[in-house]
Amino acid sequence: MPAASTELIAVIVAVTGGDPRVLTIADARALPSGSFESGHRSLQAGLRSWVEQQTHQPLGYVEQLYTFADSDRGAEAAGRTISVSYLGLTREARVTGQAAGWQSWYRYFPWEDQRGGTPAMICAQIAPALRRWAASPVQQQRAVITFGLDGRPWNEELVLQRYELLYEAGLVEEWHRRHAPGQLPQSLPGEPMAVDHRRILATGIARLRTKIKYRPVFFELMPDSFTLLTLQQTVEALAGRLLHKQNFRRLIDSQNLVEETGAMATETGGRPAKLFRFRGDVQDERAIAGTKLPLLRS
Amino acid sequence: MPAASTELIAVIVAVTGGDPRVLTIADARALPSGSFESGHRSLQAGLRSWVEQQTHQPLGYVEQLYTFADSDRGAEAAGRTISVSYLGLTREARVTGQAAGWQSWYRYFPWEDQRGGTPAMICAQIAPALRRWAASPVQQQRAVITFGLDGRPWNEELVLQRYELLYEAGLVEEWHRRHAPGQLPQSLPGEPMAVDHRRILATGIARLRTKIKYRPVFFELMPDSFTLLTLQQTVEALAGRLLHKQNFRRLIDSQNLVEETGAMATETGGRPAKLFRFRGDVQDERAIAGTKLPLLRS
DNA sequence: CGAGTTATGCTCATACCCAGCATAAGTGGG
DNA sequence: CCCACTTATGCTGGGTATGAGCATAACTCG
Repeated sequence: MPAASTELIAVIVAVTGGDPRVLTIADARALPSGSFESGHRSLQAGLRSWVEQQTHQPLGYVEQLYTFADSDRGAEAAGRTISVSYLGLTREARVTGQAAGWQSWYRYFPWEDQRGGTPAMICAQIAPALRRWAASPVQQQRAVITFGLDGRPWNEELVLQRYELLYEAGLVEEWHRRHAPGQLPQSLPGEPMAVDHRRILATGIARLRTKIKYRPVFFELMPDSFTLLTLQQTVEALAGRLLHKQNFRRLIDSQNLVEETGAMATETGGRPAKLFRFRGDVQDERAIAGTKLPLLRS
Repeated sequence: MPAASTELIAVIVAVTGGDPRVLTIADARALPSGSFESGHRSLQAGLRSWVEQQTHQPLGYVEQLYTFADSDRGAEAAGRTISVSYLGLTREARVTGQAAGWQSWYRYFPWEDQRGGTPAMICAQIAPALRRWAASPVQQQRAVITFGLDGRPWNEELVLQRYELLYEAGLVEEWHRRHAPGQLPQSLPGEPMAVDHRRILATGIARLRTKIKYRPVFFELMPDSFTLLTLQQTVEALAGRLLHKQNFRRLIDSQNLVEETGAMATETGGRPAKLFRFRGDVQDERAIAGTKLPLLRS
């Protein structure tokens, strides 16, 4: 029975000032992580303990993301490493220790921020490089669909697919580290991270962008009271695209998720906005939602 | 750096004759499983190898389900076990070895089959027991919502929540094994499984019931050609509830997933039905779907 | 006071989903 | 051959959700 060490890796997300942030260590080069030890009551408890030890950031909601053990991860000499990754949501606090800090996640994935329209780098840099790389029509098609080229719609959920495509095409530094060490092209898109942390971050972003559509996860990201515009901007930061204001409001209040606090926000720059808070009692009822099959009554 | 052994556990699903089946070993008491070994190229490869070795059932689509390491799992003396579970879909083949076989999953979760209306056992057995157990209004509420009592709608996705509620209420044998060994009430609902395999199965069913609503997973479960009724019955088997026939058909062909083979099925008992096959070329296009945010054009 | 900014209410067309009606095309029994 | 029964398939009519915009209200700043 060969034993393997188990590693815990955290993608901790906050939204501050309209920017989606991820908690990092090692001068923005790595995600908080540590090994699963016998003192840990559970995987999740071990993860919380490592994050708090490395960054002193308190955690709220945490869910499991994915477990990796592929042999393309670091040294495989003395037993392999299993990596269990988690996604967590919080509000940003001051962090300390181990060169810890909060980074905009678009630093690692600049092409994912489509709030100001399609980033220039996609047309100028990524699309041409992908077309040069794509040998078969199938690969062409894959590039066109995942990046929404040729006028196709942008699908913000395909974060991981886009990263993997860039990886296979040799357009991220992580690929060169493994397959062509030494020679590194200048100006590859997005900052790299240690080992496969950037891939794990992509997995986390994708999960969050999917989840936000059917479950009100922004709960954990918002302060106690907020305006609807702030809430909208938080969602926009995560989704990487802009939303229709009036329809967003209708959506929110049709869900009955929030209630007015009675107070108003005055520093809006325009008409003062009502302040809202989340209704505490909605947790369970949420569970009832969700269906897309043509069900039958009886 | 404490090492732990890693275990792979498989929830392999097929649908045969309108029955959702799960692949088991040990005379229907356990799921196929084995330890992750250095010879395995990846977690998934290890899993496939164990399943084929233990049951000789060929596998198709496989995806990761969840990773467990909670200390409520078996012996925690000499190093802990990490369990990585997978969900797989196939067509049922003849299996052999290790007391392997296919079981209807409703054998383990009889309350989950609502195709013939709410099973009598819910009103007769489960609901009263839960009401007796529920101490606080919160617990009452939880029981009422997860089991759709008091006329509330049944949500077929809450498979895991229902199992966990029954567990906490001491209404499944697995709870008694851990917390009150020796004395076992008669007639607890559903057959038990080894260790926490029934919980893992619940996780798999829940995942499948969720997934079937936004991705055409039944691909792997169907023979090469089939009638629309057979397809509908397959979905009904998984969802545990009946669907509106005409609307189901409209849904299917609006998705452009299938095409007519030209042939007809004659043994329907009524008017002969057209036979269909899945269109092979639809894979990528699927990716574009899925959104529920009020997006903006520009 | 006017320009600029944000908040908020409402409308309208469209797409999609629920539920059922109606008809077609087989089977088996008298 | 006719009838009762079963399954297949087409279509309609009402509801609800969604996309896109118009219009107005209530502030700040110069």
